Amino acid sequence: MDTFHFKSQENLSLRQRVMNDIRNAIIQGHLKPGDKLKELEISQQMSISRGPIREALRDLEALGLIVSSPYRETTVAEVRKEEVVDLLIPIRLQLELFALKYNLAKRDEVFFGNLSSIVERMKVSATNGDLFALVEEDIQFHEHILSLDNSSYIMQIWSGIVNRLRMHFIKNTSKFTDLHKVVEDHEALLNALQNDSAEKIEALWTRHIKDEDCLLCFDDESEQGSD
Amino acid sequence: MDTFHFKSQENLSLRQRVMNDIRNAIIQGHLKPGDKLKELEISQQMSISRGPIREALRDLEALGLIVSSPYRETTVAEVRKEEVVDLLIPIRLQLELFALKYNLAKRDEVFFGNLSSIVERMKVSATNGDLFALVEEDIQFHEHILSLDNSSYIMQIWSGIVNRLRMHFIKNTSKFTDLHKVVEDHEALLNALQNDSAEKIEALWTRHIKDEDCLLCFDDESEQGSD
DNA sequence: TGTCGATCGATTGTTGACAATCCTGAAATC
DNA sequence: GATTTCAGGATTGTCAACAATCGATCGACA
Repeated sequence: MDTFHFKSQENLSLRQRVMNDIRNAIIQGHLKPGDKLKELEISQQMSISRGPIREALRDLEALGLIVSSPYRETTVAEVRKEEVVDLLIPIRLQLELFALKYNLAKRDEVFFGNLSSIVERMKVSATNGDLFALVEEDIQFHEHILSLDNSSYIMQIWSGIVNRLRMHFIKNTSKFTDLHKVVEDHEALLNALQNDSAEKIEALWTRHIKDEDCLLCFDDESEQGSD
Repeated sequence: MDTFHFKSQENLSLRQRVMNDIRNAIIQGHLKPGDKLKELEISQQMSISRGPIREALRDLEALGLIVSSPYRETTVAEVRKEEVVDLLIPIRLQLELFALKYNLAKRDEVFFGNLSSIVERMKVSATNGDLFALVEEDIQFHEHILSLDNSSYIMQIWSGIVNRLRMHFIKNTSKFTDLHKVVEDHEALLNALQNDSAEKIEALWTRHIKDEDCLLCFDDESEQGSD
């Protein structure tokens, strides 16, 4: 069993720590779209100077989690549903298909073992009804696919997308109910990876991502912003 | 070491100016993949402090133009050809199809007029054999499509992609010869936008982007890295 | 002579102060 | 009473100094 513990922020740079903290606050819903982020306030809250905070804000801006303009306040970004459905998800699909296509040889036993243990944890989370944990494990599953390809640039694009997906998800948690289907889907993916042809995998993957992400993209009942 | 001097960006913040300067140096080939970027050196060269430079470097890192690790030197990023062909270009296609799909109503006369004038300039550049200008106009054409959708996030993804495409292009300029075909292609695109159905436009667009970007992605003769 | 470890210079990370800009709101004018 | 102007505070942008870390060089020791 392997555990991904990403704690020990002690040895990270301040910039990284600030960045993670704010990022978490956003994707966990403590900071909502439109909320203001003031450098001085954050710096006092964390007892550090404004320098690292400014750099962390640049990072977050690059991730698409916040927006800022010169000499004006910086705020948490909005996420549009159409953007998620018709842009982020197709791009996400491209990323994963790319990683699958070019790293066939790297799918070894260790790799499958890791995926398998992630799925096991998903089962536990689903049984416990722990939606948040399940989502994180879902993300880990797909991130593990991407990590096959040793490209920091791919992980960079992925970060931006997945964070925005999380932001969108935060708004729709209540309707996300069929937890066990998520687990079954990923079991099927894992099984296909081990047994099926590239074409079948690609087809299954495509269907899964459109399907799965639809779970995160319910029609939020009345949110019909006409523009 | 060659020195570059840039035009007046007087009203931009220093961070923006540094960012633009370095970005241009990279996509124009003055800085090549692997070259080191030292904060102190840049700050002395530009007669400013290291603060804005550090923030600009964060921006450039987010764009995928440079890479850095803590306390280590930061260098100009590498671009892999497979990444360009099988990832960046499909994503680019998704971006444009998205913008086209959701902004049908915004394609007014002004919009077509702008596209048309871009194409006119392309003709001039093609006739002059000015490859660099042609590429920039090509980019403007497609950027104009994306700007239909009023999303800063889309432009953000686009920036990262287009800069990396430019980096890749820099390596292959010599073989890029059929300038007038580029112009004709864009004329066809413009014509289709004005006259054809959404389906036909989508099909043409898809073909064009795969086609056009192939121009930028020649098999660089012997660069067969076996991995 | 080859390997290990300490020291030093180079580079990045962090800080607190100062400068530039924006926003608010009250006073002045019509 | 409504609009404009201009202070004052709040916030972001920039700077120069200091601290932490890395890499290379040089010397000690087997």
